[in-house]
Amino acid sequence: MPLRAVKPQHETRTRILDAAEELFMLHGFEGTSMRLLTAKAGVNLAAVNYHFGSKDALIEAVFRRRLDPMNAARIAELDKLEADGHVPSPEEIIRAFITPGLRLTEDTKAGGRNFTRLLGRTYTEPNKVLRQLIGQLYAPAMQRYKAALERALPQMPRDELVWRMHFMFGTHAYTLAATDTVQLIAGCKPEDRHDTRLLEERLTAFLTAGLNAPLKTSIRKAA
Amino acid sequence: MPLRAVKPQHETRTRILDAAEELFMLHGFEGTSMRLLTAKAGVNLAAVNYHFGSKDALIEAVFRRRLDPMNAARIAELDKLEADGHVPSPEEIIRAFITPGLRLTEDTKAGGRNFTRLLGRTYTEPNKVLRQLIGQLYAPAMQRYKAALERALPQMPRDELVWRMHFMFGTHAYTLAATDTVQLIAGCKPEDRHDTRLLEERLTAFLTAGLNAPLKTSIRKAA
DNA sequence: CTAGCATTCAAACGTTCGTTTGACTCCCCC
DNA sequence: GGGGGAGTCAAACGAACGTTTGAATGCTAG
Repeated sequence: MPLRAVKPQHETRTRILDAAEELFMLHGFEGTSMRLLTAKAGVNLAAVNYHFGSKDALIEAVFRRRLDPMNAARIAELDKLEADGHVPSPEEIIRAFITPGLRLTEDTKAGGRNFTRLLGRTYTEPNKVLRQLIGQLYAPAMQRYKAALERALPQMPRDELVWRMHFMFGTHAYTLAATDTVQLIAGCKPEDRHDTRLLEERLTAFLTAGLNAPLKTSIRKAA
Repeated sequence: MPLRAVKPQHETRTRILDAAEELFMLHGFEGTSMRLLTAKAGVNLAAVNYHFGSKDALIEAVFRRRLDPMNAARIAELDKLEADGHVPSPEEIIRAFITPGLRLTEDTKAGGRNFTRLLGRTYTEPNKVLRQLIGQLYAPAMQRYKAALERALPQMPRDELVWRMHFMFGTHAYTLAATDTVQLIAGCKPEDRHDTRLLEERLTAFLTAGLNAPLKTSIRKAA
């Protein structure tokens, strides 16, 4: 029987994943030791290798747990927007993309906040296998959104669109990862740091304007 | 006499800093061992502790070497723009800010490219002492640019400006760090990846449009 | 009740980590 | 031309790393 009926099914796994999420975010992968991790999770040192096989496999599990549903939500949002042959606007598309990520930011209790910061930090990590995994988990959603934007902005050159998506992706990633940097700019801590709704409005306005930036004729192959 | 006349003054230091730049970028701080680092630099294992005192002090030296001149260049650019009481436009200010960073990107030979990627990765690193150092090194330039933008956009609310600067900073950082992510979006590698001039135009257009995004009345304290 | 399986546990494995040591080399200056 | 400081070197330090082991535990099915 593959199913365990009543008991705390895989509670140890969950506690390991939660602790890993937070500690990887705080100290990186190499900077997080199995001893610290298992201590934080309140499980035995050997539990990670028993349940996941190795530290590397644990890292992959951490990302799959959150990224699979998140990108599925993104695709579902786009499906909804494109129902009945409707062609969604750039702003609608942008909002559909950033919402699932921002939603995780609100989830301070179940550790979603930890994951978004971990994710933002991972985008800039050149570790080969990790990049490959991230790319693989993102590819389907990314293709769908690229196609949607191409349909919404038929007059924009393809390579320009690719770069603007890159910028948007970066802004979004950075926003998830490092909300604290506002302090550096502001010189003090802003009061509305965790007002997700307001942040979504600000970010959508910024990204929509950037995506729709005028196409200067100077943007050509000629340097 | 404090000066050493002719010989390869502090060549060992330089080789350590160059190797550290590349390896920290590739594997992070905790992921880079002193043995690998000194081997790559072609120096003795004890050299780092002799010349810098510790691994942590080496990290700080790596950032100071590049960041001090870079932010000095940013301030100098702004000085030039504001000469004779001229009030620079948002686009001029943005260009002045991003140019020094992008210029380093071109410098593949002397390792500047390595540093920009390292820098982008560090922005999202929550390591306490490192964030403090970065903040301290950036603070003067950041205040100047904030003041310049406030003068250029007097009608924009302060907190909205802070967030838009945050977004701009993030886009810039991400662009420096992870130019390879375009491949994920494009599905193939774009040909003009290292055309810095073109990248500057694209980035400036995107950021200027984002900064000047219309101020919706819905952006208020009310959630 | 008991055989069998999944899980937990303390202890130890060999390896690698950042740092320190003390002898050695080189070159400048008196 | 010999004393001295700066720099390099091989070797070793204790600590911490990821992983493995084999016995102990608790639960379920027969």
